[in-house]
Amino acid sequence: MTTRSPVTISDVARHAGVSTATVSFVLNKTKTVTAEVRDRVLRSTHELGYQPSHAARALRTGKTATIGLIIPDLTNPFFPKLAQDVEREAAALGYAVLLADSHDDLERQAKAIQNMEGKNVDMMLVIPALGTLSLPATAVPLVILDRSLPGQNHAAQHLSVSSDEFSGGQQAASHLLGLGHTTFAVLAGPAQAAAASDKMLSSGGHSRRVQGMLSALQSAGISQADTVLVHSEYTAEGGRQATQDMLHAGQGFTAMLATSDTLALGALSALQHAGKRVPQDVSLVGFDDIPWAALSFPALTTVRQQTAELARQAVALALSSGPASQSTLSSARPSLVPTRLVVRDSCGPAGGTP
Amino acid sequence: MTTRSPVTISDVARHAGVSTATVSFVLNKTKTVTAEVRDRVLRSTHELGYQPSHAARALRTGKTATIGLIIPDLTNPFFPKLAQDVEREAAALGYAVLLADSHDDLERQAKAIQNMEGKNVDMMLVIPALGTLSLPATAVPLVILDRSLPGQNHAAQHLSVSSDEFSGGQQAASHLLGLGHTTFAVLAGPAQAAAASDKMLSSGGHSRRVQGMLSALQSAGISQADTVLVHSEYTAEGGRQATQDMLHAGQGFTAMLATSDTLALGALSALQHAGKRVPQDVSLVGFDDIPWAALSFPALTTVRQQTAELARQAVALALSSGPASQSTLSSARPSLVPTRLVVRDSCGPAGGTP
DNA sequence: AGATTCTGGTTAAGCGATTAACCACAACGC
DNA sequence: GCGTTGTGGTTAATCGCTTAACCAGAATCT
Repeated sequence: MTTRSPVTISDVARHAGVSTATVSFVLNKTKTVTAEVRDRVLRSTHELGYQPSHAARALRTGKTATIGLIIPDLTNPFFPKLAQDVEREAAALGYAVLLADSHDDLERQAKAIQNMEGKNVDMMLVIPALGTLSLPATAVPLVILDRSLPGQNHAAQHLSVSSDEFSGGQQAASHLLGLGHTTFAVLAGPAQAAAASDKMLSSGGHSRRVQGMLSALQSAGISQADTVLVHSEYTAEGGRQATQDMLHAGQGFTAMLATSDTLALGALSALQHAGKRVPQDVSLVGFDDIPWAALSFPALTTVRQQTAELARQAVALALSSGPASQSTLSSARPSLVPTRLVVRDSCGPAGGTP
Repeated sequence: MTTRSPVTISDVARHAGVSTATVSFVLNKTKTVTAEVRDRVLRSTHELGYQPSHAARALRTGKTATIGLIIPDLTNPFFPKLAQDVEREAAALGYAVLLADSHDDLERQAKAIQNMEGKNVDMMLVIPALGTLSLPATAVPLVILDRSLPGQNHAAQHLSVSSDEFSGGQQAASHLLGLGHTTFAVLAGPAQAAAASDKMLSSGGHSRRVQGMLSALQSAGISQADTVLVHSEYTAEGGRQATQDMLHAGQGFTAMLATSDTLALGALSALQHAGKRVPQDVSLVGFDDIPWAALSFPALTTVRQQTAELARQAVALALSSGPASQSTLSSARPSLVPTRLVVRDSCGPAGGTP
């Protein structure tokens, strides 16, 4: 029936015997109109298969009902989950999602941001590429999602929402401590970018997740000598490699803390190839709770990030923060979403069952 | 420096002492201009931090430099991979990607298509939701990606590009046959939508992947009685459940063919929980070659889909198919991208090593 | 030399919506 | 009866570009 849509608002107006202004009013409910006229307009709308021109509307109003989402790597299974939740949330609110993958590359990320701002998105959600020190000021609200920027705490340029990673790290470590473990390996992911923000220095350059883990270990009186910490790429392959290296180096530990599930699953693979039994010989906990975590063998105990909640808060925050000055915004402090430990089968008591 | 961009083309024109038309000409290289003037314009452009208004341009030209991508489920790890490749390809050509997740729901899918057409995307790539019988005619080129529609062959309404799934299925089966296996289980994914297109009937209602597999088995003289076929959701959990059921039912088989890696990995989990060794007790081959396939234990032998090539062809096809009538297009036949068997560790000779 | 074509620019007409300003007419207050 | 206030609608300006139409002056042709 309706093949294309070269039908404009004035076609509708003519067909309904009113002015274009009236049509606009009824379509946007922006001014009262008699029921009789409204019906006539709506009927014409349907009969002609009218579809408002997005471009025209955008030009006139400056709004596009589109939100930009920049993701570091769609191949890392945590992000599609988050992207899905963002998209669902956005769709529910009538927004479309413009997606870019920065491939964890700063240049691509910068280009994507500029590109999206050029396309007039109403707001942007960006999960910063690794090594991002700061993001440019933008005309539209920009909220930093999931990953936090170094030194962001006392000089928040942008809004941000992420999981409470410090406490998540604590949860993971506490669980293993509770099982009686005393020797640990920490798979820390990539070493942070070289930049030495004061915040970074005071934390020894560790991510909040690692900080949380180490903090818990320290509180439990675990000596530094009894925990080995290695860096690697944020991929399963990286985790596998790093774990393999540790095993070959003859490191002794009965519990592993990984800062992501991908790392943990890589580690799992390495352990199994090396003949180690999980959890009998070594216990393992991950971070994120990606879909696969539940399906590995053994199923992975991990710290769940509530992606749906992250998504919800992120778009709500961006939405509420009008085009007005964001810096003026009182609640410029990062929102933290709690994490939750999900216990499955990859952890056992220290000194397992032979 | 450049905070926002309320700077329009006429600001630039004024600053450079020329008309807006001239500015437009140099920016789009659409008419020759003296070098001297061009430089002046470009300099003004930079000094003022001018950024063309996407909305205005879109309104005027009808093009948006945006491509719509509709995906059935970002949680299925094959799709993010494909999405990533599409995005990369699009970005390289100067296009942005508008993403929607249909959640394998026909209604959402329809809404997304309409929405995107309303937003004036220049073309759409859609991976149809399960159960899609046909897609609406659109004003813009629409290419069906990865999954094919039933009965599409002799009445192609839309362009399409997908892997050569039939031959991929053959590859998988042949590999196992070559190892001497004679009893098979086929994890077939969800049963196709009820609709009985002629094509479907003649194929026994099986997907092309399954058709390929069965065809190879039949050619090898494997009796129907020696192969069991089950349906399940297209998820790891579905695969796990289905496999568990088969084992409990006491089905005898030494080789499993899964129509996706997620299914295969689910099956792997079920096998391991049941105490079966892979590949000694049962051999397993997947389909897709998702990133995880290489990292399971044992690493999964699988049929690789060349997502980058799929993405490349899809956008090229959509791009080449002008707004001109698509049906007129001579090459309306689906493009098939070859698959490749990737041999890893999940298959062994029949009658394995005890 | 006069007619014709190039060349490098300008003017102005839209693209399809939104919305401020205006207006006719009815109802209302006193 | 006459300002005032409401109600429901129209007129026209505008958003920021692109591009057809036009034009002056220089070059080329015959």
